Amino acid sequence: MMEFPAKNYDLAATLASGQAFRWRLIGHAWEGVIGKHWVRLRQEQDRIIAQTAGPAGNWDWLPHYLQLSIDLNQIFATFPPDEPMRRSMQSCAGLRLLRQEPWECLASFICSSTKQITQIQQIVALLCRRFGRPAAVPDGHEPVYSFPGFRTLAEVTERDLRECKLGFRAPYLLNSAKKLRDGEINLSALPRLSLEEARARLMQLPGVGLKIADCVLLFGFGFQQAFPVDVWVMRALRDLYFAKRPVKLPRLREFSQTHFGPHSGYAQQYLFHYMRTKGRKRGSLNIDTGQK
DNA sequence: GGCCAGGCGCGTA
DNA sequence: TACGCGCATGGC
Repeated sequence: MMEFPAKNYDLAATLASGQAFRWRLIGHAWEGVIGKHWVRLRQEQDRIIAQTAGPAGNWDWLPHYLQLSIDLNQIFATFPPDEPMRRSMQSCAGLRLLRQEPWECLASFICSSTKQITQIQQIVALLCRRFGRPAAVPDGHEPVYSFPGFRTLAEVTERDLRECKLGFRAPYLLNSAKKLRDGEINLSALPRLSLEEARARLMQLPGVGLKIADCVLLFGFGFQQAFPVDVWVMRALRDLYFAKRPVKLPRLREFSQTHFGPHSGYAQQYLFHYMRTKGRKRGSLNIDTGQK
């Protein structure tokens, strides 16, 4: 058990905002797996209480994953002072970008194309149950598994992956895992590259286009100006900045690169969350809480 | 029951 | 360069 100060942090919005797919709300606590650690998180005012079942080591992995030391106000100060951003920030103040393990993030988003978030959660759960390693859990808790590494997945068959509901994405994930295993792409080299170079590397992987590459760059590597544009963000830009005119995707991408400043990826996540939750009652988000 | 989902790759003009 | 289409599967 460990406590971390967490001012201006909305744990629920952060874990349920479609960045990561392994979190479930059980009662008032969020349960998930970070690396090899099963962990239960609970927020109480300005702190987050964390519990593991096995040895937690020095705990450094948790504040890093949750990005606890980020000063949100400094980031907000760089956002354009317009009405859409104001409304988005108001809808989920305290939403953070996580810092996920790059391969897990990449593999999860390869599974994400034309899938709803609940289905991505199911696919990821199946992959972990079938190919991951068991993590230490409390007595009597159902078993939980780590996310399988690319060396493990490179050895499975397309059929194995289709049984995990990957559908046409199965060969994408399999062949991406093989390319990493064979050293054709080295994820650990990406942080030293520019955004454009790192993006180009990722897009050499099958099933990874501009959108998925930007998700990985933002959620797995922390490139602050990666700006993934999916259908929700496209709607946000069209509705909020272009008066619902039928603006084409390349024009929206160009706008996103110039309008939102040095932390545009953060702005993107606020717009995404705002579009997906507005009009819904608070607490009725069976869309992405992971609740069964 | 039809539309849509945190898209991508490929063929065609 | 710019469309248009097929691809699996399941939520709503």
